Order: sequence, then C-alpha cells, then structure tokens
Amino acid sequence: MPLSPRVSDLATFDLLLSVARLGSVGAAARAHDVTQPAASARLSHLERKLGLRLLDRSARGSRLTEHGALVADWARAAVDAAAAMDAGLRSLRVGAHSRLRVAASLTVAEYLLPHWLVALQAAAPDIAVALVAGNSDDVARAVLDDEVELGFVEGPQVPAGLTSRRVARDELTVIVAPGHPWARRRSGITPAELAATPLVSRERGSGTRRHLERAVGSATDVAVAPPLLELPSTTAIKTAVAEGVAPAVLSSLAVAADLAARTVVAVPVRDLDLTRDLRMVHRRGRRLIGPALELSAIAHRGVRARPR
Amino acid sequence: MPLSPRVSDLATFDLLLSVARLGSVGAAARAHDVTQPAASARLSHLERKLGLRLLDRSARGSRLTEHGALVADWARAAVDAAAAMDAGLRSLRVGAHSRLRVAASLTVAEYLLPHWLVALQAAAPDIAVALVAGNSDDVARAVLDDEVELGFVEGPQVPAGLTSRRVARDELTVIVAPGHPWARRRSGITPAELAATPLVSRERGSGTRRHLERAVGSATDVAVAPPLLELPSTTAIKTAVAEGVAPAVLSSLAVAADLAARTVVAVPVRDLDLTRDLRMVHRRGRRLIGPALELSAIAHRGVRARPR
DNA sequence: TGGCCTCATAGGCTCGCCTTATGCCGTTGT
DNA sequence: ACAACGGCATAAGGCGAGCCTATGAGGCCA
Repeated sequence: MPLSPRVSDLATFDLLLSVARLGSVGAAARAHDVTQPAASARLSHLERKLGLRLLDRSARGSRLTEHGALVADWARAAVDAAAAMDAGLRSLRVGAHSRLRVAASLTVAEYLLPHWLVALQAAAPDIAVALVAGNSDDVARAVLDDEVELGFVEGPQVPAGLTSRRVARDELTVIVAPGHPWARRRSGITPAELAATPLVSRERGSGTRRHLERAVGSATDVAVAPPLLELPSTTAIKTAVAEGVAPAVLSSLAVAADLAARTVVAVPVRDLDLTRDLRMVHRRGRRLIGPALELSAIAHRGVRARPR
Repeated sequence: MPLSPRVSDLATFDLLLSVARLGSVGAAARAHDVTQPAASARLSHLERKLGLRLLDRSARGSRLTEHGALVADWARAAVDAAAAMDAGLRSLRVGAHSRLRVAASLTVAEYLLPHWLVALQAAAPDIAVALVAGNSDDVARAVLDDEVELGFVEGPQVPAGLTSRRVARDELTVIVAPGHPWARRRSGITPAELAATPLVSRERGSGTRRHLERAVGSATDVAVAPPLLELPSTTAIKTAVAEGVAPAVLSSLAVAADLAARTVVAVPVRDLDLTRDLRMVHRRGRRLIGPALELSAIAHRGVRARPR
C-alpha cells in the first residue's frame, strides 16, 4: 500500500507551515527561496488536490482557515519526523570535518538521537555531527579508543573506564499480531510462558535480545527458547509480528507508533521488570567541552521532558 | 528553516520501505505502479543524494545494508506520519457518499483520530469516513442531532442523551521556553502561581482552556488570570511559547514531540490533577453497527495499547 | 489619491522522471 | 553443464510539472 500522492510532497506542506508562521505567502516563498508566484501556485494546487480551502487570503496577508489549521497540525507531525530523519542522515555522511563524533546503540540511534540532533542544530547550526551506529559493545570500544567523544549504550553494565549518565528509560515490550491469543490476555502472560515461546528476534548479540535473556533468566529457571526466526532489522521484525509469524520483544520506543496504529498489540508480562536504562558514556576523567557538552545537555534534559 | 530537499520526497523513501518489505526492487516497483527501471533509478538517485549505500543488490533480490536499515527506520516514522495525515485528509473531504460520519474535538482530531483511521482503513478499506472537527459542545450537538454517528469529546461532563466510553486519558501540561525561570523548577510550581500568571491561550470556549479553569478553580481560590495572548491554533501557541512570550497549558498529546525536541520544556504543577478523559459518545439507546462499531473498537483498544 | 503591500495570472523554458527496449549477471533446475 | 529464469542496470525518447519573469488587480494607509 504505497503512500498516496496527496501527501508525498512534504515540501509543499512545509511551505504551508511557513505561511502559517510568517503570515503571508510571499514571506513564506522568500523563506523557501522561491518566488512568490511559485509558492502561490503550489498552495493553490495543494488546495485543489485536497479539495479543501486551507488559506484565507487577504490584502494584509494569509491566515489558515479552520481546516487549514487542522491540516497544518497534521503536517507538522510529518515534517518534524522528516526533519529528524534529515538530521540523522546528515550525521551518517562520513564526517571528515565533523566537529563532534558520536556512537550510539541501535535503539538510541533509531528513536532518540535524531530528535536530539534537531535540537542541537537549532542551538548550534554550524556543528557537523558524525554518527556511528552499533551494538553497545561497539559503542563502548569506540569511546575507549577515542574514535568518538560521546557514546550512547543500552543496558545496566557500564564498561570500565567510562563515566555514564542516564538519559532515558526504556521498557521492553512484548508484541503480537492483533489476532494472536495473547492479545486478549488482559492480565498478561507469565515470564515462563514468554521464555517457552519461540520469538521473532534480532540476531544474537543485539542489546535488546541480551537484555531480555538476562531479565527472564533472573525471574525464572526456564531458559529463553531459541528464536523461531532471526531478522536483521526492527522493521522486519514488526512486519513479521504483524503478519502473525510469532510474538517479539522490542523497545517501547520502537513500537509506540505501531501500537497506536494497531498493527500490533502489546502484551503485559506479569512479575517481570523489563525496564532498562539508556546511558550516555564518555571517557572517565575527560571533561566534556563544546559541542559534546551541548549534546549531552540536550540528551539529559530529555529525561524529564519525555512524553508520558 | 525550510525542510532539506534530501528528505522532501517521501514517495522514494516509501519505495525504499517497500523494497525492504518485499525483498526486491522489481516487486516494490510493481507495488507502486511504476516500472522496474524507474524504481531502480529513483533508489540509485537517492543513494547518490544521501551519499550512502542503502541496498545490497544481488541476483536474488535486494536487502538493506546496515545504513539502509537505520534510514528505513527513520523513514518509517515520517511515512507513518504522512499516512496518518492522509487518512485525516480523506475524511475532511465533504463526504457525500460517506458510510461513517464522525465528529471530534480538536485534541482528538489532531492527535488520535488520524491513526485510528489508518487502522480502520487497514481493517476495512472501502469505508469512507467524514470528519467534522469542533469543540466538545459542537460534537455533542452533532451526535444528538444525528448529523454524525460517533463523537469524540474532552472533559468530564457527558451531555444528557449520550452514552460515553473512555478511549484515552490525557494530561494538560504546562510548557515554557527553555530559558524561562520555571524551566529550572524541578519541584514544580503551585496552582496559585499558575493561576496568577497570564498565559498564551486558545480562545475562550476551547475545551483545554475550560478544563484548566475548572481544575485550577477547584484547587485554589485564585481565579485564572486572563490570557496575555489568544491564538487560534495549537501550533501558534507552541511557537509563541518557544519564543518566550509566556507559558501555556496544552494537551500532553500536543506537546510530546516538542518536548522531545526541546523547543519547549514541561513544568510540573504540584497538588493539581490536570488529567482528563477523552471520551467516545453516541446516542443513548442506539447500538453501534458496522463501520461505527469497528472504529469504536479501534479507538477503545487504543487505551491499553497507548505508548508509555 | 498615490504608494505600497498583498496575491493571482500568463507565457516561456528547463529539467526531472517515466516508459520501452535491451543487455548483463548470478542462480537454479534438469 | 547448460539453458532458462529472475533481478538489476543502461540507453534513448517523450511528456509534464514546476520554476522564473513580467504584469495586473485589489485593499490599506498616509
């Protein structure tokens, strides 16, 4: 089910947001480095395509209509997500002249870091960040070897030689397809049930998988069953779960959107603590300065500001 | 700051997601109704533009590289947001032949309903939904007058003649600019402080504003100060707050993304319950059937599946 | 009433993207 | 081992979307 062409042109929605912010089509056009007629035409075209009047045009400028305000709020969510992706993409380009090098475990790199990078760019636009994604061991090694100034890892153990600080708390979540028997279990499943069930899983060595094995191991005698299927990406796992292949255990950050859209369902687990800390690490004894300090502050403040 | 052209072409990222899901460029091309060379060229072009290899091409198909998997996860967030917007947009077109008519208060229409509509479309693709957005009074009236089958309202009071069911719980959140004095108040502010401070606010009559006045009124003798500034949209309010005009009180659903990006900061309020229920309503005595029942089930299940 | 701001329209051009046709290469099956 | 198949890349041609410049129309303010 491909995306409708109605919404694929994010640049025009971004233009609409600029009109809302700046109060006139011409000003928005200048902000986007196009001429006023081009902007005007694009917006008219959008209104035609959607079958909605979005703007009240007057001699003093343009304001959103009621529909326009609603559409603008929807669009902002999409544009923000795209901006986060863009911040991430910039950091992946091999940064020969990067001023800040960062390593992050997958969960952090996927769901948290892009937003921090957006905030960092707003605070200090000239900082180029280089990002390396890997598992927590890779990250720790990169920090110790001085390949990066800052690292982000999952899990309880902090490698020797590193100073750590919690930047977020995450919770592993059991997900199943909406039709799966566990989906009706309002009281949850037991750790033993979870351990006995072959899951769709990341490859051995992933932080999520290791954390699950440790948590289940300390709550029950049953060893975690070998996976039914190993897949290389979170996305692939969610797709497999949604198709009913088997349950999976993923970070709550990874499944939030899918839960909201009901492609998969969360199953509570009784008497098992699946929370884990996401930590920022840097070399012990080395003070953070400049860009690294800035990013560290942004990430840390995220702790309190996290949505419910 | 307009969106970078790197990420504005969502359709190509959607194509990348299809390649990941289907395992080959050709299959993704068919799913998107273009020829294989067109898809191949677009993906190559994207890789050039990003400076990253995203796909491992082989004679058996194409798989994501490590970078590709990360980019795909970022892209999925943006594409999902766009899909939600699309579902919302479809429902705004005046639905002469719509099979399900819905009215929703602004908070629900902005942040919840689009995702429910995506799920509904997945479950029943042929249902056309017509959405009317308004305040809770408008919604109640529309349901009572039989203009819509289903309504979604905010706040505690359920109008007579309507059956209600809670579908989500929301919390009003005090937000300030990152540099505002309150931003450092880890222990929070008092209800009296909040009441005494002129806020940036929606116009009188908005559900959020009324709920705040009621909650503060029952916790303190001080009446809520008149707003410093009234603005017509949530977006405008957040912008004003971020620019340091004054604090504001908005739904947690409205500010989650902004908190994560640190454009604004949440301030706890001591000894004041700012939670409120978001309710689905329909005419008393009338059983929900067909599409309305389906949407009602999706919305209700959302209660348990909500991200933390 | 003139100047200035807003947005809309018209004409001409460029360039991006798609389609069809074809070739190459690795895998698979007999 | 060889042939058939599936998957991806390249080439050439055509169409259309979107941009720019130039200009017009309408409201607001001095």
